[in-house]
Amino acid sequence: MPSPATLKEGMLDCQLMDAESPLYAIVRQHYLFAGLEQKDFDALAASVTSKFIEKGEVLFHRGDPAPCFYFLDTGLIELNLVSATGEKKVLEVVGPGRTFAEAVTFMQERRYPVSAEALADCKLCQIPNATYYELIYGNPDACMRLMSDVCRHLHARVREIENLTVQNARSRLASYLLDHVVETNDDEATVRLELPRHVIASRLSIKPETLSRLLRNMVDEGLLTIEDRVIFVHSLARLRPYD
Amino acid sequence: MPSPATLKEGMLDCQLMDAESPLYAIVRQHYLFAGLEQKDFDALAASVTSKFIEKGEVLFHRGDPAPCFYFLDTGLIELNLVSATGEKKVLEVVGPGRTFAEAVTFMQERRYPVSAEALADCKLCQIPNATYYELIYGNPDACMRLMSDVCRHLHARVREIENLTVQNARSRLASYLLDHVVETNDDEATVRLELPRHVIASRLSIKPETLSRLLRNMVDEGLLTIEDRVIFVHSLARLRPYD
DNA sequence: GTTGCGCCTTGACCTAGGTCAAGGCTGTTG
DNA sequence: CAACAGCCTTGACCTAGGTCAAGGCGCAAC
Repeated sequence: MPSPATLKEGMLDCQLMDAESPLYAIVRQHYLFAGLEQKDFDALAASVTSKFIEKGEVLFHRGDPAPCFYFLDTGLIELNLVSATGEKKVLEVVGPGRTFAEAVTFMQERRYPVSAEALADCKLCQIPNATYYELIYGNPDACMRLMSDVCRHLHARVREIENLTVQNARSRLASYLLDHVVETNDDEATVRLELPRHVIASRLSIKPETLSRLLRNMVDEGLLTIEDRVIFVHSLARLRPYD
Repeated sequence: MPSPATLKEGMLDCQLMDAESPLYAIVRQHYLFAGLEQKDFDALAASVTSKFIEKGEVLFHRGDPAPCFYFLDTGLIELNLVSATGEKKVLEVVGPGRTFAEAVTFMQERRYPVSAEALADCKLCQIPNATYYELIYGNPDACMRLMSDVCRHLHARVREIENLTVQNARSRLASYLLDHVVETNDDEATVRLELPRHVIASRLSIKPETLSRLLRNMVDEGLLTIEDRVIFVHSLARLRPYD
């Protein structure tokens, strides 16, 4: 059993992923691994290590050498960009059951192109790039899955650029709300904000003050009602035009 | 010989790419095809068609079904996004010898995520996605090349998002100038603008008026001298901090 | 309890960059 | 050559969204 001190510093890199572990089954099902032969997956599992980090810790900085990519078991990871002047832009927030930084495996220089920070205490699996590369090399199905995964990311980035350039802040917020609907009922809907407001603001490339004001405008217009982190949309039809 | 009318409407889709054609050798060398076996490449070449389009014509619109991707032999292609309100954003300008839209091959829905418009008369090769997919499926080297190609694109998009969010217009212009230096001499450099100003403006996500003003500011500050499409940078050191 | 700290909101003000309108220059068409 | 169309520049003005500063609220530590 690791000491709490070790845990606290996020240095715990213990080997995990034997076939007994519940994690084994979870990772096995992930689409990036589902295409692997059993023996290949077992070879990979043998070199996977787990890692715990606490809320607020940085998992890696952009530009760091990238020996592995990650599977997030529990917690929340923010992928962000930080400018020279300290300006931060949240690119994406990754939740449990998802992988991230897998594209790094194929970059000329194996360095992380973004930084990753824990928004909550996290349990992760570290998957060595080199091992993964070896295994999918020669496995066409796995290759094609990965390819479509990376292309999906690419497409998401193109859409992000579109949002940033041809939409304004209000439209971006409307899109965000529509993307986070948890329940619809005819023209009404409930949205649950799973992230602190300032993270959402950065995700939308606006300042927290602006987010606050935009939400208030929408409330004033009768479009929304807000109760802490839950937002009731009174008319999807009126919100959608901005999307 | 096709009639001029046929050419004008960009409908000429003749089969090309026999081993005699000079194009054959050019395409063969492209890194996306260099990894293919000779017989595979020949199979691909047999299904490649060529296409001519005139300046101003749209090759495809975003959302169109995407049966093929392209190799640009001569001319210039602009990849752009257009909003519902007609706002246009130039994502990238592709020159001769490059492919584009290859990532579409692996997208769930095979549709173009951007539009493509000719900035000059163009000669293109159309490469059928399905055929290409078949050939690289089972060719690990080709797969890995393509993978790194797509990852490079992904990285470029991330950098674009960074420019748009953490840099201002002046910095983006400075970066653009530094990226287009054709000749350096110590701390001085010559930049050649290969594109019309309004295209550059859109590429930088600013209005032509703003581009004009920013350039004038830089001239007023003694940073640059402008002679039509050629720009002399008097101090790279003073320009670089913005990058 | 109270002190302090994150986080969010609000108001007052500012500014980068957009909009609108008016030329100017160049190249093409008849 | 005149007329026109694109493209670029310039000036005057406007506005979306940022900045700064002042609280308010909830909650953990003492």
